[in-house]
Amino acid sequence: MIDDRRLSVLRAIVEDFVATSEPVGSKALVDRHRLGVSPATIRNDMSALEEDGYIAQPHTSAGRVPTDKGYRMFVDRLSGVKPLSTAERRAIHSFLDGAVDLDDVMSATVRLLAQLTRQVALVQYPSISRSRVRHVELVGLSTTRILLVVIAETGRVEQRTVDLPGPIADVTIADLRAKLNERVVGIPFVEVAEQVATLADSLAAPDRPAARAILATLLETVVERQDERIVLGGTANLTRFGADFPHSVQPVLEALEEQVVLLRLLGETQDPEMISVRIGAENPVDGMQSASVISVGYGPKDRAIATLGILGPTRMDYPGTMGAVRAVARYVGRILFDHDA
Amino acid sequence: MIDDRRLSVLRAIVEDFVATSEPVGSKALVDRHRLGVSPATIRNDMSALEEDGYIAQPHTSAGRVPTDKGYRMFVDRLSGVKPLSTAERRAIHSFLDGAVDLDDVMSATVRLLAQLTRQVALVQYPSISRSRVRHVELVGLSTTRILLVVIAETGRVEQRTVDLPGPIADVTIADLRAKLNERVVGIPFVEVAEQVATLADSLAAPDRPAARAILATLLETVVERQDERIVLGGTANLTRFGADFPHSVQPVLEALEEQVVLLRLLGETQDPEMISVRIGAENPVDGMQSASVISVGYGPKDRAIATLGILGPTRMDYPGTMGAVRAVARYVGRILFDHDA
DNA sequence: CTTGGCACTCGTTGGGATGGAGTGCCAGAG
DNA sequence: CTCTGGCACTCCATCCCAACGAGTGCCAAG
Repeated sequence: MIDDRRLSVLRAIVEDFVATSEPVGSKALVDRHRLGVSPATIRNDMSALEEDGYIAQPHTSAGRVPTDKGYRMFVDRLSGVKPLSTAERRAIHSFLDGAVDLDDVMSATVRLLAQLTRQVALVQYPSISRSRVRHVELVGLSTTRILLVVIAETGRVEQRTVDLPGPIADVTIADLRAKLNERVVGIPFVEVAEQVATLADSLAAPDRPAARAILATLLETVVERQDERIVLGGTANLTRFGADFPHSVQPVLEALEEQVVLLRLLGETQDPEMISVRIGAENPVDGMQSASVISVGYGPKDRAIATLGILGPTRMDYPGTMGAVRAVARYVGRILFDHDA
Repeated sequence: MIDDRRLSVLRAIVEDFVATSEPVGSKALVDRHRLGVSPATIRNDMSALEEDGYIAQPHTSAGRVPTDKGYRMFVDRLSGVKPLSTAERRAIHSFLDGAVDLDDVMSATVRLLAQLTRQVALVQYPSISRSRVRHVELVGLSTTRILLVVIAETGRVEQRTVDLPGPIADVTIADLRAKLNERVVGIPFVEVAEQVATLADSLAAPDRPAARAILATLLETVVERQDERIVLGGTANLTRFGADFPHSVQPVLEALEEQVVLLRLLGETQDPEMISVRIGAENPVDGMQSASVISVGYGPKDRAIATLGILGPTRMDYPGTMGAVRAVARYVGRILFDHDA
């Protein structure tokens, strides 16, 4: 049905259009690529490709432009993932090696991704619910208020104040802290609930309501709460592609300000070996018809506990960008876990 | 030298230009404002205002546009600070009252400011060095590694891992933690150094090197380190003003990605009663010649421990925006301190 | 000091005309 | 059956030019 040369033509069209941002015509194609046939032949192929929905022309008597379907075919069957240059590898190291804590790593990563891909970078903080407990701390602020600090193996810290139903003694706090840590340190957060279910009962009866309040807040912090946090960088890069967004970049920028949208764009956290590419209308967000998102999970070894990626116009350098995203994800995973654990 | 009517004319020019974004001519002025004189008279005044550098014309035979100096005069002498509408006050409450921790407050504030002013919002985290210690926590990760967690009265948490020169016992950690908190809780961070200077000596000799390493990291975290953190929001608003930035908004957006630039833009933290307005070239940052920054300090009572503000085109609604910035700063100060302390 | 009149400047807008890139189709060659 | 060169056609982009109009500066008179 769709033969080899046609696929080559499609690849050439995508490459040229990505490079020049102008609709590509049959003559320009044979000039820039050694296709070994005449423009007229190419025209027939283009006609067929258009018939099948891989390319389109903005108007009669203009060159062709890839459609979402065309890009999809390109990333699925026509291009690999381009490995990074040594300069780019060096950049990754120099950006990330100086980071002293999780916030540092996250913000360095987002800057790095933005600079490497020249697109908008999205980096999700390591999800708490997918990682393990490093430590839980209770700090008495007053007799009826406690500050609860939860530290994950990734170095992520969440804290919340708890208003107690009644006063609590310092020794009780210390006792609770000790028992709590004994049970939960090193276990995945998802198992915290079952581990602490009976904890309050092990205390003296008068202290149980306070303990229950604290434990309830702990579970809230870990599970129910947004837990998800995404940092964004390189939005300035979007403006370079103004022409690629028919309705201007403003609605896109606006959408990117909403955490919910960012979460939807990054999608479900998946296998670090799989690079997810969402092209144009494949994105589950309105107003992103001219944008593509490339994302990949990261974490210790091959377990993914969060996602990072980039967003750019559908007209982007997929092979190169995919390579950069994957390389950064791998390195961040190593920095956060292997190195530090 | 510069009489009353001329000032009225300047005010009218600024108001009209801000509203319409088009150079304003003498006829349009007398139509829209009841100045009681003829266009010809206005022309003479405009001529004088131009002579003095308050306004300029983009080209011969166009209307006048305020210069930086004109805006400066406008905010200094011609306009007050517009109080908020009740709807806006309600918005402040509904945005901020749900926040459960410092991160929540900061991100809600930045969204609120962006929405209220329809400009780019900048919010600096409460500076550690300007606030007080709530608690210091030490968590043993291994025999030679410790996680140091510093909690400020504002709820801000910083954490750092410390590599020790040699192994340390849990009881020593507990001892150090107790002594440390006894000395520093409740005091301003700037005084921490002197308070802990002799602390290591109070321990058994073998533990002193480890204690010194921990204390050194503590001081680093509190003082030397960036300490400063700024969140940014509403960048999409910049694109609405594309026409106000002669060289497009891209360099501006790029500049806003650098923390250092944001710090310079917000400037020294100042008295919460003073609203700082930096117009065009007054900004100490290259590429911001067409932008103005309105900022104000916030904190407990009238002590400022951080700054927040907005950035927009010089052609902005100064009175309204100043009102919004001040109102938000006051409310954030109250949320973080009065309410919670 | 203010005002109406007036000539002048100059950017903006709209209408054609032109050029060129690109296409589709077709007939002929391999 | 596929490829190729030729050819007519379409339509966007560009340029040019004229008309328009908003706005100015200047001046003489009130």
